[in-house]
Amino acid sequence: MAEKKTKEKQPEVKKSSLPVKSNFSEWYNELLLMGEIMDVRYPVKGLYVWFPFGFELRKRTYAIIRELLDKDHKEALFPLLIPETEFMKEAEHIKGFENEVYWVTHGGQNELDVKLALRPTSETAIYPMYKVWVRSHADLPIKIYQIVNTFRYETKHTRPLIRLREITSFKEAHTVHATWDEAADQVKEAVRIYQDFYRRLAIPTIVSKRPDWDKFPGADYTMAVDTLMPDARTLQIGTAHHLGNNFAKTFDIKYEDLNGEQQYAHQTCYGISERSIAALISIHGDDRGLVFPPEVAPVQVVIIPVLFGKSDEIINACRTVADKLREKGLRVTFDETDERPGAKYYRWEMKGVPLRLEIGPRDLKNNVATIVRRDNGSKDTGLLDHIAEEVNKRFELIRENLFNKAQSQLKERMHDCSSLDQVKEKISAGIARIPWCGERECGLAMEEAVGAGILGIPEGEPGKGTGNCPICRKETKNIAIMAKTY
RNA sequence: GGGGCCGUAGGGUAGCCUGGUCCAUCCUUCAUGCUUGGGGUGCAUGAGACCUGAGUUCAAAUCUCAGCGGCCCCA
Repeated sequence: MAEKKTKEKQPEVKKSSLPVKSNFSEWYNELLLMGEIMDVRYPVKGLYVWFPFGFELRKRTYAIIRELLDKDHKEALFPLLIPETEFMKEAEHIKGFENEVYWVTHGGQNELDVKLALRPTSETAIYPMYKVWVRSHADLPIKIYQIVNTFRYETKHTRPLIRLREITSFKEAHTVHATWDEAADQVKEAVRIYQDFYRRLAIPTIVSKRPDWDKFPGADYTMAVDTLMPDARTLQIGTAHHLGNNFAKTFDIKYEDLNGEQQYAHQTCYGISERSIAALISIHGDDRGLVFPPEVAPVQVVIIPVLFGKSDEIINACRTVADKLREKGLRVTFDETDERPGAKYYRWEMKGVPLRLEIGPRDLKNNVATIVRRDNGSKDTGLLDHIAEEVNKRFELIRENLFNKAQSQLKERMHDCSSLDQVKEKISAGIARIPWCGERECGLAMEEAVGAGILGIPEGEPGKGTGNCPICRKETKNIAIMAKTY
């Protein structure tokens, strides 16, 4: 007895340990591997491998983007390689990217006459074609998107899904319109689509207009969608740019208007990348591993049999339930492996499966399954006769709970500040709100003083208030948000 | 842009300071068999590693340099 007690005092040894989420950086890296999202061991800096499980998550997530865009966009595909002659046309654009472009300089042993850039983004691949395609006002608007890989020679710290040398999943849309105002409406529409998208992923966002010095190279202005990561840094997870007629002028994209006059077109572009998945994983995940909203979960329901001795009855009941759920279009795994139930619980919790059904002798006697929610751990039972309804009902609750939890966490970590010292203090805990007159000089001085970026003046409530600009002391109704950024 | 730390089986580690004891420790994982089964079952047997290159040395996981890769902090 005494012996046993000393044994129990030993600290519980975790089998395979995921670092706690409060240690975000390690947690994130380890989770990508243990959750089989990405293999970070590829031997080139900044390049990573999608595991099949992660790739399925990507597929389900991007299916939502496609669904939202396909309502009035067309999907197309442009080449990866861009000739230097096209790439170099737009001066500001080049300046923004020249230090991070990969160049193809050789074909076999021969040096190329015209070097080819691996697209860092596709404006200069697409717009030479738009010049050819756009002739008349009747051709407009054009709304095209593609989902492709892009390359950027990042020299700073690369991170899987967040800062990559090969962005594998860049969804970029490029639209052409007759007027500046129409293009501005399209930017609004793009932001609306992105908010719908992130709402479906249960990710709360903040939309703001980027300060002038932080806009897309070559754009009139940039709208950005940000979210807040667990380590109190913000992640830019979507942007929409109003390109005015800047690119139209350099690429000579013109249309003939109703009066027979040649006019430069107005353009927008907007993008989302696998950062959306970084946000999904980081915001919902917990100390036990991944947590997914049912809509994108690669496995939505796992069924675990609890066996004692002869077990045919239970196995058959599990199979019946699995079939029933699959008939309703649900993604179900029946875990028949020869492990103990407990081991299976841990495994599938790591993989983020929204619902676990346990079926054992006790359940079968009552004609129920024990149902456990991944998002909050709650455990109850549901009648086997109505199992699909029981599952769907809980999916709805999970969806809501994930969003509400994330939303309130975001709110809690937005701090109202009235001085730069206060901003400095609060910024390690989240996002700081501070009055800003909107002047470039003041903004840059604020960034300098705090050592963090101004994201912009957010749309809606967070951007409203009154106070004095901390630099020029002018009274203003604009509230800017500042944060450490990825 | 600046600084620091690190690289040993699939994952996590001991050994490195003070070179030889190392055909490299322990946990996990994986394979096979039995056992077990409502929160990581137990036993047996087996598999698997010193980042790459150069240098110092009789001798390098261990010391030096370079490359590649990873992590952290500051601007």
